[in-house]
Amino acid sequence: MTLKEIAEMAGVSAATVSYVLNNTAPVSAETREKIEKIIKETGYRSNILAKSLRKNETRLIGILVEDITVWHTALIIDGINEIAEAKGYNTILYNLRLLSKIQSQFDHLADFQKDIDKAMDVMIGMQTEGIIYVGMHDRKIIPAIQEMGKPIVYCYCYAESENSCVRYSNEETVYQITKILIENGHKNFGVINGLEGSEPAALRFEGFKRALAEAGITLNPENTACGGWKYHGGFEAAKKMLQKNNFPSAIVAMNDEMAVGVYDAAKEVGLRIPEDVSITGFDNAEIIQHLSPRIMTAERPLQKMGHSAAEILLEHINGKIKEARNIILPCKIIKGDSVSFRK
Amino acid sequence: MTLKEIAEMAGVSAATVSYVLNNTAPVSAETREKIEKIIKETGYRSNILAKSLRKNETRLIGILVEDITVWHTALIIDGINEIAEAKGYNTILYNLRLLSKIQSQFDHLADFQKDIDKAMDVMIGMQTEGIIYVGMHDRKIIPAIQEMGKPIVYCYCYAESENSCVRYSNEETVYQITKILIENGHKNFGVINGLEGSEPAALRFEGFKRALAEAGITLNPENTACGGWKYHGGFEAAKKMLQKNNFPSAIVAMNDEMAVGVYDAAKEVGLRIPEDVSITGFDNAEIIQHLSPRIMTAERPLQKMGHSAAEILLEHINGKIKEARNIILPCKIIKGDSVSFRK
DNA sequence: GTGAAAGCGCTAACAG
DNA sequence: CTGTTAGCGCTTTCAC
Repeated sequence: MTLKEIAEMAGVSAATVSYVLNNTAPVSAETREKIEKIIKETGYRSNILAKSLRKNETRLIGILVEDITVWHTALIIDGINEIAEAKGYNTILYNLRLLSKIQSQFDHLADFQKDIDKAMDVMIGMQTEGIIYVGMHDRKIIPAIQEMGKPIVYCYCYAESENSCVRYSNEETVYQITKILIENGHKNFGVINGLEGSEPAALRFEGFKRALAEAGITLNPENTACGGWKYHGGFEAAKKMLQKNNFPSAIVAMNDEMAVGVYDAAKEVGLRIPEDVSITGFDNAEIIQHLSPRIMTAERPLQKMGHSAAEILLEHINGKIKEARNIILPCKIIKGDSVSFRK
Repeated sequence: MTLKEIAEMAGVSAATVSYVLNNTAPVSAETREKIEKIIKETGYRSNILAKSLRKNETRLIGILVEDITVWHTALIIDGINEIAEAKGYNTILYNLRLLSKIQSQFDHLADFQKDIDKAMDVMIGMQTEGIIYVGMHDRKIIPAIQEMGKPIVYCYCYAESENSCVRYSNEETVYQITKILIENGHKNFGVINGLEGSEPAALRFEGFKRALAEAGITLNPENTACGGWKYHGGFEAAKKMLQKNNFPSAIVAMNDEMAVGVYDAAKEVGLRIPEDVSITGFDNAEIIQHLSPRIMTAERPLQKMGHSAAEILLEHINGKIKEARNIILPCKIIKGDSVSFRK
């Protein structure tokens, strides 16, 4: 069913049907009703491809995600969708599926570039008015996306300085958590870092050190360990720390998965949480939802990052902003019951 | 940059450029090279909108999801993407965002219909060749999607009998789990059901009863409870059962969240898992990844459901199958260490 | 108020 | 091997 056919059925010209459809010229009530009736009866829906082609405007934004199965991706997409829907934009999703490909393929880089090219064929070919790139890790993206004359916003990662990006605060969040521990009288700290070489791990550790430095507290090097983001890393590291006589009164784990390991280590060593040892995490992950006592952790503003990315992209598209924005959104601290007051 | 411009730069006709681009007619090596060089230099990408319009073929399939933030949705999308990518189809995602809307709005049905209509405007308007509808619960969808002359496949839900659908096996899976318990000598069962009125809950319970009936085991009505899919439901129900003198030797929880509640109840009552009581779950959810001992559970074949839905849709599109398919995929039983041998 | 006509970027006969 | 031409479904001057 095409606009032309509707016009024929109504005995009017295609132009008139278009006027009715888009309210783009005055039409007599009589013809309008006749046309609207036919449209309803036939279930006609205008061909967006043709319309976009003709108008040279698609109101389409592309969402290019590295891997949709990584937990945060879906929430960011949801946030983007919310803004796009509100502003009358449609979205097209391209899922690079990096996770499964990295596992199964050998020469990552060449294949990655090939996939990006394919994605860009679709994104540009579909005439998207801009692109949001959602990373699977928070890191610097190699500039695999060549310039395309259309705005691009990076989310949960960043790239060249000319591109806007939206991230969450690692440093400040751990700084705040650590400060809360200090305010509760803790002086003897243990810390379990994330994977070596990971940027968020480094940033989170920075925040931790800043809070300690500000309070003039020194860290016993024996009480700092790398848990590699994993449960067992947290478990083993905490066990070592907690078996000592002067075990730390508070252990800051840089994510929840490691923090659960710390919980189990404390139980195994026979220490109570939070009476004997206070524990904090990061992420507000599914895994801690029924941990007892509830752990102090931080929730990443994932949906909000989607909102922000979409809003900035639309402002770029509409020419409201020209220069790149670098947005760092705060996390929400969740207090829990895993921190005790000392002295 | 358009095909016509490329043609002008190369001093040939638009047709020739099209021939090169699509390998649709023999072109002399000389002109081909010249054109390819210009394409590479200019970074030209063909306008998919124009191409699709002209060819009356989009190779686009629509993915209509009720809510992308519901855990299983992303994995199903990923599965669909994998097949689509392999077969040279692009996908467009429409996220109804039902979850947040149901929470914040009053008259669900009217708004739901409005949203579906909007989604169909996009899906049909973009000339998708077929649609996969991904539910947020496994249930019968009210037929809000009017016929559109294009194939539609339901995934993680079902609709009218004329439509294909892809689901996973609830009944058979719990039957198998229960049978394993019976084979391990268990006779005194406790069961914690999901939400009342939920279809998967009913089906899972059916499977449980079938295994018991087959073995001639009767269920003590005191040992059957509804946990409403939630941790606390599982916890409270299990506590009651386990405090009795003749407490069940095995508790079948119909999902993992409730099973974690059962774990905690057993600990509180002072029973060991699996020596005193065996426990099973369902879903292989994130929440149980570090439970000790590892729980026997079942993993839903989410990515495979995506594969299957995409494959069936493409067969419908290509006319290979005409009648509706009703696919029930098996779950994978994960043995764990939460079941002991009795007698 | 309404219609005729041109054209968005591309492909596909058909000629040559 | 290459070009001419028509047209996919729609919008938009510009007339009337």
